Amino acid sequence: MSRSASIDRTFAALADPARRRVVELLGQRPRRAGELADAIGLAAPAMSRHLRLLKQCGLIEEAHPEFDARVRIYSLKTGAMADLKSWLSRTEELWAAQLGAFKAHVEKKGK
Amino acid sequence: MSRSASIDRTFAALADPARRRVVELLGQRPRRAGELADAIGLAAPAMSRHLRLLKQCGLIEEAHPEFDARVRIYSLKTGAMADLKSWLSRTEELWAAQLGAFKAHVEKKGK
DNA sequence: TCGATAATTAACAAATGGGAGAAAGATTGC
DNA sequence: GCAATCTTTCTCCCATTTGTTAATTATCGA
Repeated sequence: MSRSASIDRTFAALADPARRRVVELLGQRPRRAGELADAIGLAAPAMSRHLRLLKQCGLIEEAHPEFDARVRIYSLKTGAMADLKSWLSRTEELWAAQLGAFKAHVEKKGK
Repeated sequence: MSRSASIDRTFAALADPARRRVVELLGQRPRRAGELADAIGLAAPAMSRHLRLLKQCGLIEEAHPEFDARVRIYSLKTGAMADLKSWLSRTEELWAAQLGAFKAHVEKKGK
């Protein structure tokens, strides 16, 4: 059972360009760790740490393919960005509502 | 005219809990710098830097009130999170589409 | 003009994060 | 068994970030 990662960690994960690129690449299709390292131009150890971080915050998941147990296949986790989108939308909507109220207030005062 | 800040900087800005809290507070109403510092429990200089960062990436804007030119009033910038939401949605939707394609592929093969 | 107030910038220490290479773990194929 | 392959963990280094205090700038009010 995957604990829903803190929104903190998820934002931090996506704050790094290399990790966002990984997410974009995994959006196209699942890929092996080495493939991602090559694509982004990072050494394997660096990529490994990025992948661990992305996994920890629930953005991606790891699978061992049956044909070769050495490789790890990473894929995007569906719905992993729901929390972020929800936070962004809530904040933005609240502000829009307040803006409306503020404008009404100003107009009332201005009369 | 405000240059659209890189999505990089915006994600990084929201990766910090204190800055996200600022954004939440500003979602309720515009506030003074000192008010934000008190609310979050940070010294003024620290808050000042957070606000500069948020301003640089286009999430908030600064205003000098006419009644006292010493204070700075910060408020949320409407539509500032559109880029982020768009990136999240695009990535997620692309992945959903690929998932569908993959499932179809597997079923075809499995026949 | 002078002291108080609001906020920012400067300077510095501590913590964090990201990269590389070396080494280790696990697995494959001969 | 053994070399080759795929990936991760360990260790070290450098750059950035974050918070604090002290100093600075600007403005208000008496």
